[in-house]
Amino acid sequence: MDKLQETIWNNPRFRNWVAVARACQAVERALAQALAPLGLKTAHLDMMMNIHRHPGMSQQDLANKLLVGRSNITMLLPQMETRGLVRRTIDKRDKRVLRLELTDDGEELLSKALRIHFDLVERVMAQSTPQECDTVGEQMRRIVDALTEDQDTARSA
Amino acid sequence: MDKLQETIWNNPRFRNWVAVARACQAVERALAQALAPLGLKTAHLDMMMNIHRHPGMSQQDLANKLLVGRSNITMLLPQMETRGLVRRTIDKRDKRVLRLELTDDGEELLSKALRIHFDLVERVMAQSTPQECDTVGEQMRRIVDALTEDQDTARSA
DNA sequence: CCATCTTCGTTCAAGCATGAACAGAATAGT
DNA sequence: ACTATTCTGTTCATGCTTGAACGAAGATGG
Repeated sequence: MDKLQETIWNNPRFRNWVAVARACQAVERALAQALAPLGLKTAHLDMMMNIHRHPGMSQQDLANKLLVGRSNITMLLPQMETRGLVRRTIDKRDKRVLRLELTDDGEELLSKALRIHFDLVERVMAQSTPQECDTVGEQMRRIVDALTEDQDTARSA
Repeated sequence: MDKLQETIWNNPRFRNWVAVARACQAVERALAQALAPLGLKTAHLDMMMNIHRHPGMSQQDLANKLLVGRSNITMLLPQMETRGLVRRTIDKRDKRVLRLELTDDGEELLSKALRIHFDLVERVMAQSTPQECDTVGEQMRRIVDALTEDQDTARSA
């Protein structure tokens, strides 16, 4: 039994993935701290980034992109709407869906937040050569593809 | 202003880090689902993994390792103690600290959970060659080092 | 010995995330 | 036209996470 555990801890793939997870967590925490002065959480930034890149998307689309539940969006969006960062308008063709856009204030705040996020990522990625960095990106995209395929096949089964 | 955003989105380092974050999130979610049959959350597994590797550690040590607040440990540990997975004993030299160990049941459940975790990581890391995998691990460890250095200097300032 | 400061774990209130259950709108099949 | 099904966003109860405030135990320095 303990032999299994030793096998696992000594496995390079396992140790390396643990390192990835730890790095992610560390960066996430650093980002949360850096974003605090703007009154933003990382979840809000993720939402604004996606709305900026896909204006007019529905809340369902946003939930899928962020890999979170629909209710999560419902809980967070009204705050941002009240703050005047996001606008939600009912689609005339399909009265169920709400189309999402950033207001001008939202775009402006997003710019400031993106600058902070960008600087942090620059500092983090400066630990690697550009080539290493690209290789990592490709590996991670393959991983996401593999996992979402699994999810799809599981759903269709 | 929009020029800044385009600059950021087209920046390879930024895009690549976003991929890392997304992959982490996807794996975390997959692990949570795979662990559900055992009645474990990923947070519980992380705690058990650390207690297994560092028996006798204090709750403060555990919180530092996991990069979470001390109160988080206080909230979760009693559940696992009630379930008979963890044992907490008061240190005789310093009556403030609680020494943590896994019970036999805890070790056994950890083995099952680790097997699940291991299989998932195998599937994920199979997307990369062993060499790519090692390179990623080293990059991520450098990142963690860089960020924790920042944190330490900020604390001492 | 005593005052002060630090460290450890706990408590509490607040915010966030999740899944189940729900109402309304659209769609399909008959 | 009508029923059943599916899809959208919402509500609600539950659990996780966090930070501040706290009491107890040690360490420090006179």
